[in-house]
Amino acid sequence: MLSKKTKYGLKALTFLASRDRQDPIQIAEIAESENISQKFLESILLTLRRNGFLGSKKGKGGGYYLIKEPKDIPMTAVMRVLEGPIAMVPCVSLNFYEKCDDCPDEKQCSVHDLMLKVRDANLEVYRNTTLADLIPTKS
Amino acid sequence: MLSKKTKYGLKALTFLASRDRQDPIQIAEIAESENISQKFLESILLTLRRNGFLGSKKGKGGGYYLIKEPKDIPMTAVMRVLEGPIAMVPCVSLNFYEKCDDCPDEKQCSVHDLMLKVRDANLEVYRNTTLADLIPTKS
DNA sequence: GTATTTCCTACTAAATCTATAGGGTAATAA
DNA sequence: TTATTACCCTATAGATTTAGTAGGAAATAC
Repeated sequence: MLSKKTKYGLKALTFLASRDRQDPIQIAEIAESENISQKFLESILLTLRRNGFLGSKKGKGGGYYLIKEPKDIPMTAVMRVLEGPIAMVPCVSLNFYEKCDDCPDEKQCSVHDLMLKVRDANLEVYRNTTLADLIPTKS
Repeated sequence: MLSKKTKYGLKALTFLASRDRQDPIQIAEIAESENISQKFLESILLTLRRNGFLGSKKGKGGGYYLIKEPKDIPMTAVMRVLEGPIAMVPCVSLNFYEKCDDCPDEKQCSVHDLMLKVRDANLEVYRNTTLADLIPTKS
């Protein structure tokens, strides 16, 4: 399952990306528009800022804004920050590799092979999708 | 993350499939060979039997055995039973569809589109993989 | 200086996961 | 008949994750 955190984070990023002008947007505005608990969204935006996706400005007229162009933000990066590893088991993770403690030999592990295929399929999608692709067409 | 339940279930199925003869195998033997808690495995095998993957025989010489040929058991079926829906959000699930309560219009939802792509990529893998493909080559 | 808004830490309530423990029942082989 | 083994149920419990909530500090615009 996709966590709410990831879902809300994606929605917030898309909301910011769909803006023409890139002046700061308040948390409250995003929260209301996307039906997200404001406090929860606050923590999500914070991690997005800490990970280099967003900039922020305090005080009146402050808020959050995108640092990069939407087309330069691949989903691989976003998903790893919000949802964690893309692989479903640590033993096939590119960025978070870890040996399974119940597996004597992962080359002989049937689950390993299957999950490798799944990881690659997911990576393919995330690598070929940027934030720009998430912006819904106005119609 | 892949649950242990699914992981163990896949390992048990592969273990049974890799046997030449299809006489019943005891829970204890599978558990020991695959490093799985016996009681936990018991419940997993039970759900696999209830869902038509395994047959069982009680009493001495009893145990579990595959009902179908490994090549006739697609991963889509196994994953749905063990892990649940393949989709990461209910609103793109084929078999477990449900509307998101925070989404006014899912056609305009950026997450929806992305998760649709992810679901399709995963389905592609699971549909083209059967239990027979999981059996490790002896080498 | 005041109002606004982000920043940051800590806390919590509920759910889920991964078992463990223990019981008894039913079928089967020898 | 006896031993074996699956079947089926309940209860418990620790760990982790999820989805928030609360409240104050710090920066900024005016």
